[in-house]
Amino acid sequence: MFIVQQLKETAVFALLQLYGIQAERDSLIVNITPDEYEGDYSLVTFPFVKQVKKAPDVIAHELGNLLQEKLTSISGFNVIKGFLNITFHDSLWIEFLKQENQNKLWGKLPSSGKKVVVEYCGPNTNKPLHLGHVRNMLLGYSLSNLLKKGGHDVSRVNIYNDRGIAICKSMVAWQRNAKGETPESSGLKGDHLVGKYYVEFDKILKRETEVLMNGGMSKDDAERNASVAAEAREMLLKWEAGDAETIALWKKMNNWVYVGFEETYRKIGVEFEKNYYESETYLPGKEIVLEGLAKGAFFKKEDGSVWVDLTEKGLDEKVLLRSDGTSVYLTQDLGTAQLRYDDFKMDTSVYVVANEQDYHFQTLKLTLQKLEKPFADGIYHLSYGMVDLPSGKMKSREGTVVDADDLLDEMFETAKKHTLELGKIEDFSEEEAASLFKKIGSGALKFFILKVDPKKRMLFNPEESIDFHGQTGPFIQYAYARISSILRKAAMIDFQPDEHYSPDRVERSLLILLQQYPDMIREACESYNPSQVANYTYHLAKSFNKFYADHSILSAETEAARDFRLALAAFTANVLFSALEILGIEAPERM
RNA sequence: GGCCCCGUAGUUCAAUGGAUAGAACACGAGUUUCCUAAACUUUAGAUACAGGUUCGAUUCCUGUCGGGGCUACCA
Repeated sequence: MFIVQQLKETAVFALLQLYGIQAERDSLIVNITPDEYEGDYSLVTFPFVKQVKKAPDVIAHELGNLLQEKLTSISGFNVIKGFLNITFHDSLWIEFLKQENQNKLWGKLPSSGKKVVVEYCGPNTNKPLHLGHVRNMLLGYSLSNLLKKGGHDVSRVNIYNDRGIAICKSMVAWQRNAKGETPESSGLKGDHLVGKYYVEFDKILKRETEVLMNGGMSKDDAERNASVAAEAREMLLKWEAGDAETIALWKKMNNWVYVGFEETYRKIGVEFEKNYYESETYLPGKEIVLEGLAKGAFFKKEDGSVWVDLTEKGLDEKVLLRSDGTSVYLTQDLGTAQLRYDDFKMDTSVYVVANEQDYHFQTLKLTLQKLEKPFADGIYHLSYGMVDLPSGKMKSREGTVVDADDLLDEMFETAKKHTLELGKIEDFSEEEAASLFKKIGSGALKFFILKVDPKKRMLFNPEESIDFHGQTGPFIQYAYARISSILRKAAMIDFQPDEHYSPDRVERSLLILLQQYPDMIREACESYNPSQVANYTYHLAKSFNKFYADHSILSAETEAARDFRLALAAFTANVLFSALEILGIEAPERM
């Protein structure tokens, strides 16, 4: 039962009958009536003024009369300027509540038959995950849940940038200075250990550069001629040549990193169905380039390098294979895209990648279209804004990177502190308590990040800890815990909303919000935007808190009121749970 | 230089071209014999600037100013 849809359909009919206007159902503007006005939903009539040649309020009255005649569920309407405010009968709302309050699948859209693959995270293997990856992971994970809720068949995949000069730097520095240090011997997480040597490489390079510069060399020349830099380049060549010793070291260090990453994924609560590795996709990528060259989609320059010409599309010429025949970033992505299509035959590929790569993804899509690949048109780049610090962009060299593991641990600690201060869980076992701290701490972090429109840059201030009050994850979790507490106490009551109950303003707004849930899911899906889910969830929790403060539930004035409110609370809990689940936030029964 | 994105209260975020631009934090004032006060109520506070389109502009267009990104045979 989609009340708004039905209203719009009837309005389309009414417009045709009254004025002969052919309106598209989805072009009609129907909003939830603001609290200051009487009504449930408002239809905006300004857009018809021109065609009808009548005043907006006259149109509103005429429409209102006909709508009420056609739709018996409408109990009345009022008109303010061009706004037709419509009220539905109590019985419609009671019936709605009765039907859906126990429906855990409320909001789940029918199957679309579409296969979607969401690629996210995409880390380099030379250093640990940081705040940027956190935003990426939370977006990728919640978007996947959202698309599932929207009826799509979704798979999550990761792509490891496991080769190239960066990992070689860590390898060289480790060889030089680590004295065989391992995650076991050092007690460091594998990704942190490898990251430590990535930083170490920079230090060595700096020292060597200074020595050369003191000898009279320019900075650029000194950086190029430093022996440690030469070693890294040599290491890369050896890797590409398949040198056994190099490959063994590379595998060893990368494996340390993977073990470390897995731990972080578990901690933050994300998962992947399949991993791709650029070391395995760059060769298929090369083949695709050669195939394109043979088909005439690409061209070769005198020096032997291969290019794609995208100037017709307003872009540039982009290199696909260097003159020495080695591949570049784009080459690998062509290969990865092909492998992924072979694996999943998806209709849509979502790439969750920061907006600094907007240009790259335009290039990737256009290049695949030029090759007439069947999966080219289905590429969607979820381009999200970078996370900035008050000092600006995070820079690993300046040590301003916010580490993902540290951040999560801090969140858990803060949650612990707040929770213990409130003293509501003294009967919890140690495990139960620890699990709750994680739920609340990560809930706060996840909501903080996911409430922001993905497209926009966002600011994170490590000096000010993330809030647990107000517009936050714990606020929503708390609303859920309160409802759970009531429902535990009401376990013996078989509540069913009574037909004759008349919900007041506050109860009505909560019902209207609950009714809106599937529409919100559809819109959020269409715009690939989990922040809409986050903001909706906050409004729902807020709306419930208002209701909770204004009304007694268990000791309501009448049995009818009690049963209605219990059903309303249960329905709210179900939707909060479902929406939080999309965001990857756990809903605690107590907190 | 060229191309792309962004400028909303002190701060962090909202607002498919629609009603008096919403919240939260911080600041001020309140609410606990009663279902969990991580809550509720309440005061004050913002669309960078200048034009244009529109019945109506934070939203669309143009320009100015300010911030960020891309523009590698790096990934």
